[in-house]
This record gives sequence, C-alpha cells and structure tokens, in this order.
Amino acid sequence: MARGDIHDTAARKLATINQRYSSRRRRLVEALDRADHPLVATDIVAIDDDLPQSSVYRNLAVLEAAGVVVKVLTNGDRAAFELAEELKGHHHHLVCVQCGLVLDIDVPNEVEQTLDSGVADLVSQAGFTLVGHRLDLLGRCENCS
Amino acid sequence: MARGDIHDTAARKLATINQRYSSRRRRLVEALDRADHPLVATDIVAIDDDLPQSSVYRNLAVLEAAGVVVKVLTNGDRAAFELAEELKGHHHHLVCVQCGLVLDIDVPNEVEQTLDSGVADLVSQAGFTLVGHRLDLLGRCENCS
DNA sequence: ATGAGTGCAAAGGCTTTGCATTAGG
DNA sequence: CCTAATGCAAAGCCTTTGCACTCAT
Repeated sequence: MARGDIHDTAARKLATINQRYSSRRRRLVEALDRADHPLVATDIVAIDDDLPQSSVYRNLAVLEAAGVVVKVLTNGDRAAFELAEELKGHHHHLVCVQCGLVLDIDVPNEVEQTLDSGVADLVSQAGFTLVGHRLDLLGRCENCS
Repeated sequence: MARGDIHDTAARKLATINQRYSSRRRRLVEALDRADHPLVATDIVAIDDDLPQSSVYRNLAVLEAAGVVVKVLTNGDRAAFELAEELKGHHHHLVCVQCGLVLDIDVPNEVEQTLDSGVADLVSQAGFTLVGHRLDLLGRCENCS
C-alpha cells in the first residue's frame, strides 16, 4: 500500500467509529509504519519524545478499536502493536523462541491459499465465520543458535 | 498422549532445569489438562481454591521456563497459558475476533506439511532455524455472527 | 460555542518479590 | 539436615483514568 493511502485508510477507519485522525494518532501510525516489527507503548514514547505516555496508551486503544492497529503476541509481558493488515498488508512473524526477536515476513501465496482453503470446512463446522488467520513461524535466530 | 505420560514428561522437563515436580505444579498441570482452552492465572485460582495466587504465578513461570506450558495470545490483557505441544499435542486455535472466545482445533496434516515445507527456505534465508509454528484461525463465533 | 482530544498526575490491577516457614530428598 | 518450594502480604510496574485545558468544527 502506498504511504499516503495509509493515512487515508486510518482516517476513514477512525471516522467509522466517530473518531478524528488527530495529530497524535497520526504520529503513532507513522512510528508504527517506520518500524519493521511490532512496537510496545514504551518503544513509541522513546521514539517520539513529544508523545506523553497517556496519549500513547489512550490512542493505541482507540486505533485498535478502529481496526487501524492490532495487538500481537510477544515473549515479554508488555502489549506490542503493529498496523492492521489493511494498512500494512498481509504478513506473518518470524519469532525467535529464545530472545523474543520478531521480524515481519511474507510467505508464498500458495501456502496462504492452502491454509485458508484447508481449514474452511473445519471452521464452519465449529460454527465460526472465518475472517482470517495469524501465523507465527517459531525458530532460533542467528545469535541464539 | 496418554494422561499418565503428561506428568512423566512434565517431571522430566522440570528436572532438566533442576526443578522438582511439586504438588502445586502438578495441580497446575492438571487444571490446564482438564481445560479445552487456555487459562489465565485467575481462572486457575478460581478452579482450585487451595492454590494461592503467588503459587500460581510463580509456578506458571517455572513451568514456562521448563517448556511444560506456553503463553498464548488472547484478546484480553491477561496472560493465558496452556500445556506445551509435547504434552498436549500439536494443535491450533480458533479465535473469535469479537468476544475473544478461544477453542482448540486440529487442522489437516496436509495443511501442516504444506505450511512447514513452504516456509522452510524463507526462514533459513533469514538466518533462523525453524522450530515450529503457531497458527490461529480468526473468525466470528456463532453468538457474535 | 461545544464536544473531542490532550497532559499531567494519581489511581488501578495484574504480577512479582521479600521473608519466614514447610516440605522433599 | 539443607535446599527447594510455599504463603502471605507488600511492593512493582504497565496501563488506565479523573480532571482541567486546548483544539477543531
């Protein structure tokens, strides 16, 4: 997705729940867009000194409710966030099970398709409507091998 | 895996890091084994009145370090745990994106295999040694549809 | 003007820890 | 006996909130 469209999409998604795309929210989206891995609240405070903690936490919650960002699982105890698929594109994570390092990674379309079509029946049998999937590849990074 | 083996495996994994399989730890493993979905610390305290909070948190951490249990991502803010693959078997989660309901689910072997073989090259190119994967199917449950 | 958004500081709540006690080998 | 494990209560730390102020419409 083109850089400019990210902000248009964020603004549109926020508007859906009657929220504005304020300067603080734009700064959060920009920080997340620049990173190539999920960030925790304190990361963002460290990156952008002009964003108070309360603003980061409060707006991250708003952005999550609007579907602009999503929470991801990390090894640590703090919640990490990244831009939602619609803004960042579909991708997965390569996680080091030892040190917790997380990298964004794309997998072949063939794998994505096999995955979605291979589980469709199971999901509907369970009474669920499939929305998407979340795949983390677990391994040991170069430093931890 | 047979029920009895779960405890043998847990004891062995704990021994690896010089920890005993105490009565409290066994009770935690039993509580997680009975559940068909991940549990948060307070769930366990509620289930087993004789386990003090500090014991639950402290031993969950020990069991995680020993690889007996793993932390999973939930919609909420509290950490949820389940038995590790070696004890519970390989499986995935079907997660309701709206209410946070999590169900354990098995996917066809064909899907598992396509997945692992399809990403092997990518992972090694990134300098990682593949250990496994974590797949969550996202959807909307019957009640939330 | 009027409600949304923001900052600061204080409160909240899940989780972790210090310390004395108990239990397992 | 001796160290690991446990309980209780207090402390920690990430996150959330109350309240007054500012900004956008």
